[in-house]
Amino acid sequence: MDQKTFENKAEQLNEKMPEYCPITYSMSIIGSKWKIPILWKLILDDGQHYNHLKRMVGGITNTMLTKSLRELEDDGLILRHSDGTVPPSVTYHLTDLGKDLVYTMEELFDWGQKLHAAHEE
Amino acid sequence: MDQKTFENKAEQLNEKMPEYCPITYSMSIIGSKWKIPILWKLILDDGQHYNHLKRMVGGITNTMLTKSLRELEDDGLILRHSDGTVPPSVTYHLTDLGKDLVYTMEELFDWGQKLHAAHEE
DNA sequence: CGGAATCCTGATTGATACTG
DNA sequence: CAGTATCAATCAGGATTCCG
Repeated sequence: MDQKTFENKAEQLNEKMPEYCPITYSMSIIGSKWKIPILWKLILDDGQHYNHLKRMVGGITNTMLTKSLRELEDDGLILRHSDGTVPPSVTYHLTDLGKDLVYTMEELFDWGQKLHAAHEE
Repeated sequence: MDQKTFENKAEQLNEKMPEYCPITYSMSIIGSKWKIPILWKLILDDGQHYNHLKRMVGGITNTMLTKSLRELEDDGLILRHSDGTVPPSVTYHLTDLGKDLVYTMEELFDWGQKLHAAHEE
């Protein structure tokens, strides 16, 4: 990226900046330990069941999975669908807002890879 | 975003996925409380002095500013320049890797704004 | 001016056991 | 199957003080 492009982008963002910082706001929503792993698994395979999701994410406890799913639901990134059967069957689905995150993740992916390559040298 | 675009992006990213997750990796670098605020101020005005940066960020303690700056330096996002004078004069500058973050921040910005608007309803 | 050293607290996360 | 309920540990971050 040349210096001009960098400065233009910085200025563009700064002009649009509200009182709250949208960047920090995003981080507060997806920044806790398990949010990205959960959302990523839902991006790859939407509509998963609780226990399947738990196996896919790997290493997460019930406490944290439940807590994270509730927060994601409250923030409007996923929807919880339960049919009322016994034994229960619950699936989790991305909302449009949740799916939009794939753009952000793409940038985080590319930058992370670049950084990782730099750190390997 | 239509469903096709979403699925294509997901598949593209999944195919490129290494053993480590670059998304999670990025988050581990910029996810702690003060990283984004510090980097943002440097994006707006590169080459700031320690105390000026402290005032610009606002609310940060010496402990956390120093710690964050050291980590950003170790991770290759900023450079610390000190002339050897007394009293000391130290400035912090973004590296190219640090400047590249402006793309990621742009996405976090846009998504955060969208989310905030949705939460206001 | 640009920090370092120490101590301390509260929030985040984890472990374990249990349930409709 | 899809969670809840406690309790324990950890750890990031903050407060305070001091220094070359």
